[in-house]
Amino acid sequence: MAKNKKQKIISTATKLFAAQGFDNTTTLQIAKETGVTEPLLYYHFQGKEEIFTEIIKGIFQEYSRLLSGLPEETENQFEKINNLMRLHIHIAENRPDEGRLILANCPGKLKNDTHVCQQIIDKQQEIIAAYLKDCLEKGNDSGEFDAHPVDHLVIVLLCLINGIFRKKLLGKKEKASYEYTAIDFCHKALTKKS
Amino acid sequence: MAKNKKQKIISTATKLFAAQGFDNTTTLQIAKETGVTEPLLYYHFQGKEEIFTEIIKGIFQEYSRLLSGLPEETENQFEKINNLMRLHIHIAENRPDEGRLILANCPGKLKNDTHVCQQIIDKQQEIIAAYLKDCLEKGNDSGEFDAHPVDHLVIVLLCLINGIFRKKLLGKKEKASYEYTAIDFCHKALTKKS
Amino acid sequence: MAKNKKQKIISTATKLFAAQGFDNTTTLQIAKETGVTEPLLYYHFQGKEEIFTEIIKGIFQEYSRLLSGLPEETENQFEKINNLMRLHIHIAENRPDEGRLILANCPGKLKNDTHVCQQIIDKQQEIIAAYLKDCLEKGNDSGEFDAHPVDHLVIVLLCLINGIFRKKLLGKKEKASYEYTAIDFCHKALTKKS
Amino acid sequence: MAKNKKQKIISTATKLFAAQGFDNTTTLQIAKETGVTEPLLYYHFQGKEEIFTEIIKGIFQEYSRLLSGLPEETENQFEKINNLMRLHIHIAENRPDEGRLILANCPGKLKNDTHVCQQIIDKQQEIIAAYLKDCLEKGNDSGEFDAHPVDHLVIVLLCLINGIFRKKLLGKKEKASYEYTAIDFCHKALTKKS
DNA sequence: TATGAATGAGAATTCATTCAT
DNA sequence: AATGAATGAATTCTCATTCAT
Repeated sequence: MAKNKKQKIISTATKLFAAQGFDNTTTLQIAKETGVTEPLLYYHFQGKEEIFTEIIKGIFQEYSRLLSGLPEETENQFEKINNLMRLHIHIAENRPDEGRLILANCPGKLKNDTHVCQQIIDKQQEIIAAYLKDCLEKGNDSGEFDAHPVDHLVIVLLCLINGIFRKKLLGKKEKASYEYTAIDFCHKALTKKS
Repeated sequence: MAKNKKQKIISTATKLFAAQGFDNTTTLQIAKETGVTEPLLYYHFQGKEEIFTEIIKGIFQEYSRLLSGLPEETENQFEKINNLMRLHIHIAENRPDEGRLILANCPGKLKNDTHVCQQIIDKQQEIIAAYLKDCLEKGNDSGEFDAHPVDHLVIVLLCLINGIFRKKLLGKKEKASYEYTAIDFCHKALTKKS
Repeated sequence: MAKNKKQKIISTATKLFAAQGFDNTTTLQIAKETGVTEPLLYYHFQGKEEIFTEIIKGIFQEYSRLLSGLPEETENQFEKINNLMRLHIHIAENRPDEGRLILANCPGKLKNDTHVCQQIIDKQQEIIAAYLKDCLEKGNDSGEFDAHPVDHLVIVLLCLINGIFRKKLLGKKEKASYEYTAIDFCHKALTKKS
Repeated sequence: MAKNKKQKIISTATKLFAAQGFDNTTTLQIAKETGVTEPLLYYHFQGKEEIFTEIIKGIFQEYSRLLSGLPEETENQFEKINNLMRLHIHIAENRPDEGRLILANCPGKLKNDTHVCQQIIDKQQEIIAAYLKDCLEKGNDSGEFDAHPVDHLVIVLLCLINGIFRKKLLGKKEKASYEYTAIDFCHKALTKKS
């Protein structure tokens, strides 16, 4: 019953932080909506900030797990980029609360670079960047791509992935499936004109 | 001197909202940093929220002005898309405070769709979407592009532009000029393989 | 009316801190008893601790004033010691709140030596010690005293003065005038047996 | 092991109350530092206050034991006063925690006279007063002292003893041995000039 | 004996806002 | 146009204490 309540608190807080933002969510609200009293929050966590931090950590742990689950061997390099984009689309569709929580709160916490939030996001972006860089370099070498300025392209792809992720989470419900157009878009941009 | 002070307040508040977020900026801080007292804020504005609203309105007014200043007649359609992207790059570089203010606060205000912030952003996105749609359709018709699913592509381009805008404003100082790679990227993806 | 309220707060807080101790006095109590609201305390002071600090500073400012008002020229050295003792008796009788505030709170604040309270008390004790040392040395030289171990005697006198000060402030209402016996006691102990 | 733990709690609490004061010591801190959990405190004691009370009782029980161990028969009356003063010096040196606990907390608890703390201290002071009164009267009768106003002198000596006790426990580490100067000081003040 | 989990009652502090001038 | 003083309503957090086991 202990882990139970702690987990419930995390889950309630995630929903609230995602919907209202960290600053607009009160500890009282979290407690009430979880069905516990405020002091219990402080029994399980050091404070409001720690609840947030634990959520963030949990989210990125899961995210890392998914990333490392992507197939290492693929027919070609674009397949890997495809996989990465689909993974993000999948996350946006299946974990909207977690996604929104990040989008809604992390830029607001950007004032201090040392905030866990920023640190974790930075690390994550680096991992994806490395993943993309590897694809692009191999694809260039093999002649699959004619994508020369690798470092720049990595950032461009990152921007596109982030942009789509935001759109799916924050945008009006768009006529879906534009995401797959985005993948085609990349494919066309990257692969050699034959 | 009246307009003077009101303008000073707006300018200070913009900087603070951009750097710390709306919720983490106090009226006292705005007043002190402007060099006035709190009641004066209430003389010029109805309240904190109104200061924010006026800033947003100002930003989008200027933004609209810039948008409508884009050349209507260009050699080809991609030129127009190119112009749109460059405009956003330009804004990110020259109006960082305004840009950050939007990015840092608006998604957090997404709880109620009726918020001015959300409304204005939505309208703006629609305008750009229309702009892009027009380009793509004309480009498709003329054979410049072989980009068929216009509606989807509009969103993809929007996502990319937003993604780059964010990156420039919130990301670490990247080795610049990836933005131009992004433009090439689009060019390759949109125009016919010849 | 501003200084007015601030002064009232100080005076109420002094009474309460003296009677109940710092920790057992709430800001709400101070506010209510002063006839203002809690936030006003925070308008005039940085916090509860600062109220305390200002009180302490005020007390010792006044105390210093009294000390420096003691006559420099006296018939003999014991007269000066007499004056010092009488001054403390006088303070205990006329400024009971201030006295009790110090006695009741300062040792409790002794955990950190850097607390204003401790610093100020230390400085004050040094001043009196210097005063006494001067008396004793001069009295020894002139043959008025046969009080040889000056440094030790200074401490002994300090202890006695402090002890009497405490007794008067914290003790049951004793049959008064034992204080003057204390002065005689010192006189006998210090001056030469003739 | 039961008595064991209870004793450990008392000993930890004594140290904490002495160093930080009653109000600034939390039950959680006592529990943690003892190596037990909070509910165990409530198994052994009725509450935080009772822990304090038991400590106080223990201290004064020991103190009474020491007092009653003082030799009844001495060569002269000053010897007894000497013994009393040395006893306090000894306690201050060997039981600093207990001493500090009293000094740091009891005056703060002075708000209600009915507090155990105050009661016990009062009783104790009476016992010493009686002890001193007996000495002084006998010494006066025998011609050892020419100290006439016995009741007043009792208080004066009490003040001095208390003052020295405080100094030793709360003061900066002074060049020791001023305490023995204090004893001489009393001797000179009390005994007849010959 | 002993504990993990939970809470009621309050504490200090903050903040947008207003009033009197 | 401008301010010093003041406040209502919250907000985060603490702490002694208890319950169920």
